[in-house]
Amino acid sequence: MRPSRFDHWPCQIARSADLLGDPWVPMILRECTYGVSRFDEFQQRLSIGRNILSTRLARMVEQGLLEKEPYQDHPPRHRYRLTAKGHGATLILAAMVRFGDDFLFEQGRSPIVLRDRETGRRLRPIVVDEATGEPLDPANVVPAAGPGFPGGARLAREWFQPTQADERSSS
Amino acid sequence: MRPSRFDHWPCQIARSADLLGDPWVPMILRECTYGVSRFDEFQQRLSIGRNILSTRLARMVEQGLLEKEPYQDHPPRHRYRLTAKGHGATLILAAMVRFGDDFLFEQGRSPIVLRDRETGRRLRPIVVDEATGEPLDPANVVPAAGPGFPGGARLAREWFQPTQADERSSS
DNA sequence: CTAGTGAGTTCCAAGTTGGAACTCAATGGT
DNA sequence: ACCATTGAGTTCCAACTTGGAACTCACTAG
Repeated sequence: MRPSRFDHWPCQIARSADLLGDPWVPMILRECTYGVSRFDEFQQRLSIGRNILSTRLARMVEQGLLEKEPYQDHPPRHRYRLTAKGHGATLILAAMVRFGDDFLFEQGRSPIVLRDRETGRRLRPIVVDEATGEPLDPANVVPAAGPGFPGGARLAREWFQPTQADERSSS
Repeated sequence: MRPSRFDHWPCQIARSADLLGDPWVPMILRECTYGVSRFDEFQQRLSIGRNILSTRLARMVEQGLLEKEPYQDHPPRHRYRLTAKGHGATLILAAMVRFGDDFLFEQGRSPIVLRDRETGRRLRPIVVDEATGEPLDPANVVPAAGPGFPGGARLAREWFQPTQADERSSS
């Protein structure tokens, strides 16, 4: 059957995963941050099949991550550029870079670093709590029902307290 | 043909995308943070096919995101739990939550919020630069060759300066 | 002796992937 | 005028993946 879609699940993670849940999409976004914008350039740099690239770009445009902008008429040509939403998604890529630094490559052997485009200063992404500036401690962060959670409080309680309350039952 | 693998590309984004580049994987990680750990519980909460779940869990164990731990012998039973690496990956989920807040749901209508497990305080994830604490401005962040970039400086320069230097050519 | 639970495996039709070849339109030599 | 090239795709097809349903196996509870 067709792969499941997640774009209507009431969950930011599900919907983001629906957008980025194909490895080519982060790759294309990465290329965009370098300034790549033309079909053949994507195709050659990523060694992606032209048909695959074609469907991916179309989907990303439809989803609002990229926009397709003509830059010349007579041989009709266009470029693909990041939208604000697409730029927003690159922060997820930044989190991936950090994850890679921490868990996928040896200390100091990362192939890529992030830099400030203007000053060239190295940037080390880290996910913190906006209010306190404290780094999030993954083991201590739990999703909970938010204002847009469908179905009311009882459902929320059921959903977020799986049958096994075997670990922490207080409160 | 089989989907391309990215787990040997010299790039943190590519390798992370290889791990998370299937929407089920973020979903399973999300469930783990709620405390879900048993096969059937994943299966029912996500409505994922048992065969798919089976292969995903096995792959995630192999990749070191989860560990499979027996918790009883006689009917042999086990649970799946996040490893340190798995917990690290949840920071990417936190970035997805933020992206969803900013671009996928109306202000104040997000289905999910993150909370401190102990205090219950709401946490708003944001990606900042570790050194300055300044939020990353996506439009101003560019990937560049890092210490582990293969192939030396000339290759790096070629790679990170696509043919079109049409936008910013200084420095 | 029957029903139920946990944890999978097997089966299969329908859908997706990716490499190669093909199209089309316009421009650049020669 | 003719041929090659570039940009941007489409078309084709065999191999592989997905997911729903049914099946297995090992115990436990009634």
